[in-house]
Amino acid sequence: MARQARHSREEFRELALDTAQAIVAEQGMTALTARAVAARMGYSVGMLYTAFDGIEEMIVHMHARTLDALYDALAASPRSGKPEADLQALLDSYLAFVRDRRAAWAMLFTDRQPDGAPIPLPAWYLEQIARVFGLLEEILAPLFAPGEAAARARAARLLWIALHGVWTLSAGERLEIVTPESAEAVARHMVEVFVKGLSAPR
Amino acid sequence: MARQARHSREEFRELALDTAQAIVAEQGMTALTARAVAARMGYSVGMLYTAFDGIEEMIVHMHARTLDALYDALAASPRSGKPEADLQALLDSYLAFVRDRRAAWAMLFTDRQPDGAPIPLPAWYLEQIARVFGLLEEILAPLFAPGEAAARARAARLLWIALHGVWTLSAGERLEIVTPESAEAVARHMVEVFVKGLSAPR
DNA sequence: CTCCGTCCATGAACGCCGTTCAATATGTTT
DNA sequence: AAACATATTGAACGGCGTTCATGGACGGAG
Repeated sequence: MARQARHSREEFRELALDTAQAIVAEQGMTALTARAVAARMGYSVGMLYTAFDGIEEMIVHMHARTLDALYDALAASPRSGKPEADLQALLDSYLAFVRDRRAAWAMLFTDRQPDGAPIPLPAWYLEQIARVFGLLEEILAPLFAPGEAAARARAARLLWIALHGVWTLSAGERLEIVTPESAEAVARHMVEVFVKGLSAPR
Repeated sequence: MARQARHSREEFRELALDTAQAIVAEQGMTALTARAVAARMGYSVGMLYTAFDGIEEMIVHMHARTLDALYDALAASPRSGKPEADLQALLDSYLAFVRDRRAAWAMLFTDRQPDGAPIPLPAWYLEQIARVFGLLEEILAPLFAPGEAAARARAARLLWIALHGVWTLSAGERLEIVTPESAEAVARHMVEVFVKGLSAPR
């Protein structure tokens, strides 16, 4: 009844995401343009718009892949039950992940359109993020009484935000403005102070 | 010997910065374009390139203005000598500042060109940042013995980095992904945990 | 008062970008 | 073979930062 597609819609999307990731890994995120992706895929630019609502939507799906890989890397981190040790191990996993996929990871936190009408993030995306926090919460659990789930969740998020400060400065090559220490050292120090702060009597 | 300029080079730069700030305050940072600034100034776009090396250089000078105003706001914050109280007061000043100049402040942490050849920040700009750290160090001083200047400096930077995590997420409108709390609440919580962590016995 | 040299100022042009959509190519069905 | 349906194209649009040949207005010389 009609012409046959070279790739199904789903195949096309996956191919586009593969291609986009390759471009980002090789040439950085500023090289990621609709035309570049299309050309490398061997399609015309117009096709991208039949598979995605726009470049922003495509990027959200790239983020999804990054978050999936991040979750897997973090979940594989060893556990001893001691918060301080487990946090440091988690940190090592995180740092290794960031080192390997620096550009993709940096994209997660780099807005292309910081203004205007911000695309509402899909529920499944928020779910992925929550899952990563879950790991942190588990590790922090021994520091809290069973009834303190809310405080635990709050602490996990707070620590994550603090570490996010390290990551962003490091990614933007601005950390050296603030401190001569390495991102790793700062992150470890951050966890130390945090665990002490959370363990302190109230 | 030659035609008279409507504005001196320095006047022109100041006028451009005023205009750029007005645009950002009224329409957000995505509305800040060379053409928009030139049109609103009553000049053509080409003139901007006689006064600035490019839009990025102009933005660094906008940052400088923001940092100056920030320093003034923070320096005026009241002091009691008690670190926790003074930090919270400093935070309140910071938060008030951010509320008033949200768009300009968000620009500080929003890279336009996160890749490519990152413009080396001028020394005077780094100096402005260091000055803000100085304020934090002063406030943290009571938590440290006189001989612990290095630890104090390290702690000040660590706290600043942690708060930077809050700022950047908030600026990118991503904080709500992490937590339902306001940036203000998170920042306060951050300071609390930090002061406890720094005060804890070693 | 005229003319000229100087320099301010312009804005079209370039090569990008994201996005759209009429036109076309190519396969399937009749 | 003809008709059809749709996958795919790529020129076009408006906007971006940036450049630079051109024009025009002023100060001074004759």
